[in-house]
Amino acid sequence: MPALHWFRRDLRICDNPALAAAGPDAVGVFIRDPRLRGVGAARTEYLDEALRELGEQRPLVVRAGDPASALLDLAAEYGATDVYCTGDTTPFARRRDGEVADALAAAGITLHTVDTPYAIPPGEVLNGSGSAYRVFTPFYKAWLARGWPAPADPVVETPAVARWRRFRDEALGAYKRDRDFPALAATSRLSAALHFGQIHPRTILAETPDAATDPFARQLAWREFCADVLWHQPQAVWSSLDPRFDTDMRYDDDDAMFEAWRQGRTGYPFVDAGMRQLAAEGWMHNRLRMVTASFLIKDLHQPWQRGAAWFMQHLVDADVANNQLGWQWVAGCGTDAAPYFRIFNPVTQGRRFDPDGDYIRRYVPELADVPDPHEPGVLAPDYPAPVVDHARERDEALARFQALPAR
DNA sequence: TTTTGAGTTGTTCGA
DNA sequence: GTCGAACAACTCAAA
Repeated sequence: MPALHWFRRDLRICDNPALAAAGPDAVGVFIRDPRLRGVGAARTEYLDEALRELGEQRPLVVRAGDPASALLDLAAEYGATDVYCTGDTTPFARRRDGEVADALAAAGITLHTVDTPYAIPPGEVLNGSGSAYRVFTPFYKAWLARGWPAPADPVVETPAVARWRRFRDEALGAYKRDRDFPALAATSRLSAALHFGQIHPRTILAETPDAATDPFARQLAWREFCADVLWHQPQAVWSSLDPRFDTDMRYDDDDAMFEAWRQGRTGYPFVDAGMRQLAAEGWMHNRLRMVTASFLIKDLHQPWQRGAAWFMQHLVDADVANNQLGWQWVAGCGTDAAPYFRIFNPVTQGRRFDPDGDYIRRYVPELADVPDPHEPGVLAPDYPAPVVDHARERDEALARFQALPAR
């Protein structure tokens, strides 16, 4: 009798310990879950393509509906008594998998969870007192010291693996220097492939020379840190880790301002370019994720949750751990004691990281012929004037921060 | 228990 | 233009 392998965020056939444990005759299944709301078309389309690719490599049964009922049906069809899957550690997935395991167990079927989408499973890197790290750098050191397993078997060059290897060969050397310049193709663009497990981080780490000091590997450690924080504090999906930000901070909820931000019509060209890249491509350069998030929070004084929800709906790589923790970091309510005065200046950021304005012109065509597209003002007839004055709103953000009660 | 050093990605001001 | 200091006070992690 074959076992089932329930694919979720491990859409690959090599270096997949759960799939291997399911055995050579395992029936691979993917179940579209209609409860998964909040992610948008870009991610769904990416998933469709990933499933198509996977289906070319091995037979794949795709169903839709409640995972527990679908798995019970499939187990009956194939006479399976064991279901294997790679663990997923988000709060939603943990709850779902618990319910599925119970439902299967009631029918005499065992759900086996093997491996995770991380080099080190969330929850396993602990400090000297046996508790979770809340600051990145000590986590990173401990994560490096603990080390990670090598890939379980050789990795076939799927499109995701080929993308990684091309990035490694052609761009990894310049990554540290170029990664913050959004007009350049200097980043790996592997975020969605990592999210869906088309490539596992241990593959990347195994194929990275000097991973312990490599700046790209360090970014992978950030991904692991976010997952670890969320593992220990699942409420961080929608609650500020510093509760004062949900109970005492004064926010604005001006819908027109939020709309200007969403549409990329704030009158701050660097911000608008980022938001329009998101709308056009379902992806935004990380530098712009920080700049646009800072603008919504610190210039428009809106709660981070509102922006995080928008990002989740539009990012092809929408990942609840990376996204929510990243927003909390910008908001200053996250785990690290970020200085409250860290407020991105959208003009300075643009001048520093897009000095020639190429990125701005690519996504804000109204400014294609403007000599200096950085300075907000009346730049073009069909481009909006700045919706706020940054210097003034910076002071306002500082005042609201200082009005918070002491912790 | 107490102490000490450090804390992703920043900005502004003044020398 | 460049550079260093200042920007709260706090929390974390380890000694």
